[in-house]
Amino acid sequence: MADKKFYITTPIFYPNAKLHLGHAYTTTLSDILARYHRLMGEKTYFLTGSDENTQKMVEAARKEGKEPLVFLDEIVSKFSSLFKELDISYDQFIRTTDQKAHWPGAQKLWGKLADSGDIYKKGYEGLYCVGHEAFITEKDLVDGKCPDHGTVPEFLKEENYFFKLSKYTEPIKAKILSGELEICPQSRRNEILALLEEGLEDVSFSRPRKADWPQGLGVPVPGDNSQVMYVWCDALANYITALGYANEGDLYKTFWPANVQVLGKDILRFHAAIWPAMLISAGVPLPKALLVHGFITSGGKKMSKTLGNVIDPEELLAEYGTDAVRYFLARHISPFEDGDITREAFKDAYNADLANGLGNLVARIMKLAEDNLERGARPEPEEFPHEYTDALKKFEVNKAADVIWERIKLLDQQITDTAPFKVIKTNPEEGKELILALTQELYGIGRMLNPFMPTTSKIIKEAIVNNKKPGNLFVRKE
RNA sequence: AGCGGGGUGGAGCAGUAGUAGCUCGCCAGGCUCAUAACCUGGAGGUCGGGGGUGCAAGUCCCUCCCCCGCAACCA
Repeated sequence: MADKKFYITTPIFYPNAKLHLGHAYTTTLSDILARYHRLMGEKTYFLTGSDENTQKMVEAARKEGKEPLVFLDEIVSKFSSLFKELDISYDQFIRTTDQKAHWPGAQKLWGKLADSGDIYKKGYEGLYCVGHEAFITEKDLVDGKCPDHGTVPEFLKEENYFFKLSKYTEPIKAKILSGELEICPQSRRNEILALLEEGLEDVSFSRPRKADWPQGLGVPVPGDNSQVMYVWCDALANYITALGYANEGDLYKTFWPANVQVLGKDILRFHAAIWPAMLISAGVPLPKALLVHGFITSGGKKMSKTLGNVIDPEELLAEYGTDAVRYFLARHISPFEDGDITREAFKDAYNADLANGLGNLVARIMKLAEDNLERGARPEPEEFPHEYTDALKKFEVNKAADVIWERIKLLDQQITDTAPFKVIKTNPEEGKELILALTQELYGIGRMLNPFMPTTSKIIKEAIVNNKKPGNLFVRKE
């Protein structure tokens, strides 16, 4: 058990705008799993990062009249401040412009693919949409413009390197069917199998280096400086380059293959098709599991600026605090399907579950303890309930949280049923025993809360040990 | 056109054949340790429509309607 390892990754995020609630969800979900495995004594490594070699970032920067690399640093520092506010315990933040940490590994991976005969050069001409960073077909155009971006595409003639993805349709299918590559939930697994049934097409793997790109942006294709890697070999590679794939050092040897790679449903295809194909081609083991979550909607609709239903994570954090936001994301959003959030629903959950539920329970038990016990309890560590650990093993963080809140309800009932506040007046010894038992149960809740609400967990456990009622944990909101 | 997800008491959800559950809200009672909290009880659903299979169907089959998403280089 002690030498078990756990490697978990989030996707790397696009730095062309600040992060939204969806990113906060991916990251919080991953963090809960990472903290859980640390709690279980496993050697854990948690990677997140940013996907920086993108045209969109360059455009976003120029729109604001900023130097791309300066703009990039600003945005990425906002990423880390959001992660800090969410109490994300990542071990490493990989940036794909990092020429020491990322580039050598990406280039090594490219080399392996080339060695396997899976990289070839092909001319391509067509209409290129800058917004898509891709070629689009004439029939997609509306009034000669890209319907998504409203811009006129340019006619481009390029030579690119391609990756023989088509070759890997069957091998990937076999890995998924054998369970070597697990895809959670089942519905996503089915989806990707259906896609594989249709067969995969080769994908373009490079772009000619743009004259206006700043130095330091874009990983050069080995042996051809006129080309930079396109997103696949660049971005997806981060999961291994961050561990030092370039020289296959200790970190890499210890942690790869990943135990779980967390991602949103929009990038399933890339992670379940292109990424495994690259790894097979390079002779690198596949991640054990992909955890594919849904989107967060608001009022049943995809959040969008035009609908005006966007809820910013910063806004919730400012009003309710870190652990409350983590709580909502963990318990009220499913790790497998789309989840919904509204300000109203958040407030209701906050009041019911945190203020009236957890917060009030801590207050009533700790008041009894502080007033009647001579000293704090010294609870012995005990096993976690199976329903809790089983749920977390299956990535069902919401179910695991349910287990905690079932206990909270039970404890509230227990206080009413055993009435220690009454017993203490007539039979002090028995009253104290009842109260001590309550603090021990509460301590168990504190321990289970650790992955979900790290600060709250700590406050509760310390309160019990020190026999001191803490201030209100969650103030009721009207 | 296709693919995927979904339509269950006021709201949000669980429930893949055998007396319809949970949370929030609402009503009544209890308690007084607690953050006007907590506990108990109650009202409220012909489980989107129609047809079928079964002794028995939210639960299986067919069909129709409605909502949401995806549709390969877009977190």
